[in-house]
Amino acid sequence: MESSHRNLAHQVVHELGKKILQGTYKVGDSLPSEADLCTEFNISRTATREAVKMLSAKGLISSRPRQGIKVVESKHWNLFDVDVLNWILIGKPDLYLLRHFLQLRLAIEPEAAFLAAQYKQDSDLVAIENALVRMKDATNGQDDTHEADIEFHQSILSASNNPFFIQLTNFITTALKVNIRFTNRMIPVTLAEYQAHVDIFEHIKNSEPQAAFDSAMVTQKATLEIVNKQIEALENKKV
Amino acid sequence: MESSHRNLAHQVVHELGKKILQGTYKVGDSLPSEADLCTEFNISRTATREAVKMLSAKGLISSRPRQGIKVVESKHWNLFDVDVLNWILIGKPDLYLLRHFLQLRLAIEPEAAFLAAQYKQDSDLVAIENALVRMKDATNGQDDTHEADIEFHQSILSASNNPFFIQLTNFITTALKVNIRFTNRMIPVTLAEYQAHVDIFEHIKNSEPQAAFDSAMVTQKATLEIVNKQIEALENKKV
DNA sequence: ACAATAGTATTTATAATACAAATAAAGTTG
DNA sequence: CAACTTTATTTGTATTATAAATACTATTGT
Repeated sequence: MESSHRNLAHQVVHELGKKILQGTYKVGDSLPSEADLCTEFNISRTATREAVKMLSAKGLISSRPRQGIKVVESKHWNLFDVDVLNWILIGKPDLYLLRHFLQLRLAIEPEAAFLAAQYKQDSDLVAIENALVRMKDATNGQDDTHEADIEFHQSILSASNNPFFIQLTNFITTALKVNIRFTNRMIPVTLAEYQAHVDIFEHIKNSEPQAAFDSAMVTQKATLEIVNKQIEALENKKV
Repeated sequence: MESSHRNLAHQVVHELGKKILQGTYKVGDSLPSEADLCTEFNISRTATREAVKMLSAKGLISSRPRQGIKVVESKHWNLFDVDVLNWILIGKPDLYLLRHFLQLRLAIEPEAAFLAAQYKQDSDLVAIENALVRMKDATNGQDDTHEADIEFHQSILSASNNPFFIQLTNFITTALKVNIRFTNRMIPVTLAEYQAHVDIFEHIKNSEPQAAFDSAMVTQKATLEIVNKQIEALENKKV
């Protein structure tokens, strides 16, 4: 039990959550009973039960007398929960998962840009511009590429001033991390990519919702197309 | 403590969750300490702590020694959690919340239709068509309007075959319920509305992603426009 | 006066134990 | 063999005790 978590219950949540998302415990599987978890982790029932309750609150497991603790259908999992997203990241994401992430990003981010152009505050513009500066620095190797990129996307969601879009920050962040893992480029962002981001910012700043939407859309579509082609190639090779 | 919940801890979760989403406990506020919650609900510390853990797993509260139990910033709330969405519904949703729901629906549903047209299975088409039949019956008053409508939207998300879109079923369902509450029409769906849904289905069935997207988009845009106008009118009246 | 330090009190964290309630599975009966 | 009863297992709840974390208070030295 490694990890830097606040307390025992949280550590157990983390361990079990990881195993569920990795597929060590599959949908329908039973987890060890409370008693067994106690001995496995060498903790009291109090801590064990609190962990079980937290995981059930995240929609991963059910826990009922005599039936035990079971992994529930994945449609019940709170996939937009920060922890769950991190556990997804710990498991080995494949190309199909990357595509699923990109498909939802394609839905979310252009519309977020649209809303940002409509409802942004001055402070939102400052935040987006800060991220852009960091990205420009990154092209010169003076800042971290990925962090700046993530910050840019986050600041646009924030500028939508819609709580639901803002809550999706976790999702988008994880999606970007998965993306990074696959492209695996340690190189700085290209100027072309930087310019695409600047375009989106300008449209938001100038209150041009549709233009902001379109700019965000083309970038996303292009990325998704690449992955679709990769999957196609992979499937042809297999057959 | 009314409600038909499984056990004490869940009842407390429900009571406190409602109060947080209603604003009885506001962001930054302290909830009663564990000891006080025990006496307030007349239950043991075990049950109380389990409830607190569940709420913190849903991102609503933090609980730390000496600092007590506090409502955290709303950006940490898991707004896509089934329970949280239901608590939103219990509180009195206003026009602004309705708009927020519609804005995200506008992002999600057209893209879901797009994906459904690409990735649907035969069983998905059956499910969508079933919902359509129920809607047609509803126009004749032979079935429940709203249930059929909800089922239609759910079946399209399901047909996207993307787990993230599928997990958003809870969100869309709640959004539809909020919408129903505001339009408050107990009348059957109109034929025009029914036809719009049929169009989407046909495009999905014929594997026409862009057409499915566009059909879904126009409907959503129209609904959002109406609400935007309502809010505008409301704000002009106030000033 | 005040900054650094040490002490205190409050609140959550964990453990251990006991019993209650739910329920799946086995056994019994008509 | 179907309906019912019993039993065993597992989670649910309560209680008590102690540990750990930390906000607050008091002290101390300059």
